[in-house]
Amino acid sequence: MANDETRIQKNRRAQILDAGLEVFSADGFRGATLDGIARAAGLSKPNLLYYFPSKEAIYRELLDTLLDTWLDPLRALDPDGEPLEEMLGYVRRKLRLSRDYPRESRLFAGEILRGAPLIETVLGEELRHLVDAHCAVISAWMAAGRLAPSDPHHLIFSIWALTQHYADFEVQVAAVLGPERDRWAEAEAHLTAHFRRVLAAPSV
Amino acid sequence: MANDETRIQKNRRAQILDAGLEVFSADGFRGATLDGIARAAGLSKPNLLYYFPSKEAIYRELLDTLLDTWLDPLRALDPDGEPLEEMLGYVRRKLRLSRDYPRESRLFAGEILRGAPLIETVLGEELRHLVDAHCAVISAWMAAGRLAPSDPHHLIFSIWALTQHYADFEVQVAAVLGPERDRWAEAEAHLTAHFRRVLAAPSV
DNA sequence: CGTCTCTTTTACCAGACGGTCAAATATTTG
DNA sequence: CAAATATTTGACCGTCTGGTAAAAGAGACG
Repeated sequence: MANDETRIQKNRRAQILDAGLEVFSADGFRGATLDGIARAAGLSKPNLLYYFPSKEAIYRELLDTLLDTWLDPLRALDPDGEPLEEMLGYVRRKLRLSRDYPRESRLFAGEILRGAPLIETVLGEELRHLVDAHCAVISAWMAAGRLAPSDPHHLIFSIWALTQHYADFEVQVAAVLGPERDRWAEAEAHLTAHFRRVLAAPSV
Repeated sequence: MANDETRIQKNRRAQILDAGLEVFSADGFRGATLDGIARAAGLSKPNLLYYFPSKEAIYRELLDTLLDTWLDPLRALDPDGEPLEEMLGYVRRKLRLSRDYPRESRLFAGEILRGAPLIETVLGEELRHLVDAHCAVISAWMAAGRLAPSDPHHLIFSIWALTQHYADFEVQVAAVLGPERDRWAEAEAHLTAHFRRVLAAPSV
């Protein structure tokens, strides 16, 4: 029932969300304009507002769906796996997320930079609980001597910071490395070796 | 001659730059308004424009002075010092810069996030040469077996990413850690241990 | 005191921006 | 086909914003 219409609407909405992601990630919420998003989506501004009630509504929907996919790599941590490989796998998945979805990464970074006015509660509730849960797993691994001991929270921060850096600060990385080098391949090799050294249990 | 007037002007200009830093770092260039900066500076908007020709002029001056102080810790690397302590000292200086000047850190991060439209050339020239020079020093240390071998460029990226993360993503760090924990003290301890493990040469 | 310069304010402008409205045009449905 | 509905558009509005013009203070100096 009314499925054809729904499909048309879904297409348009997806089209608008993609345009919004493009513009919001490049210019930030305040820097982005409805005209710019409409142009990127190939629609007129009033037409765009026929599908979304406001500029903020587009932004909010982008943020909401983003948060889910953004935390997937962390959720994929397997408490029953081999600790070192699990952690290195997490690093690799997170880095590839930055490589394949740099717009999402920058959108998120911009929101946090501005003080996360729209997702403060999400950070303090959902994110915090999720991180705490996985920190418990990591702590257990460390206590069992299967990972080098350190503060699990700050360990996770270091993974976030290092992987997102390559997306969020891409122009800086590119400027310093020059155009010839393969940033992402080098990053994956470097981060793998880096975290292997940080995480590997001292003995055995 | 005319030094009194100059002193008054310098005070006003400093006042405006501080207000600009406050507002620009919180809202980004496009999000900041002249009225907001004027209010933060305790001046009227036309009075503000008596000292600076435009909004962009304030932003540019902030960026220029920022870049200098931001690279000071790197310049302080001593090629004749003890490698591990030199690198750990760099990490500590950089982290304290993030702690003591979070507004500057966020201003810079925002500019890079938006593609660094105003400082692209600086990144590709000055910054790149400075980094290359210090990478040569680090490479020499590694070749001499005094530091664990890795890619010096990515090693520097990792220091930047980890230290700036605590300033640029402060709301996220605070939300995850909760209000009681001393973020900065923990960060310094964690990063010191972290990089000691990454950098320490394997044998003796 | 009067003049000259430096500083500050009041009033204002032109353009951009988020959003609305009513009419026009497709599209579906009976 | 016609009626009903969904979609698109052009014209428009109030507000915000960067910036300007001109005149009113405020000291400095003779």
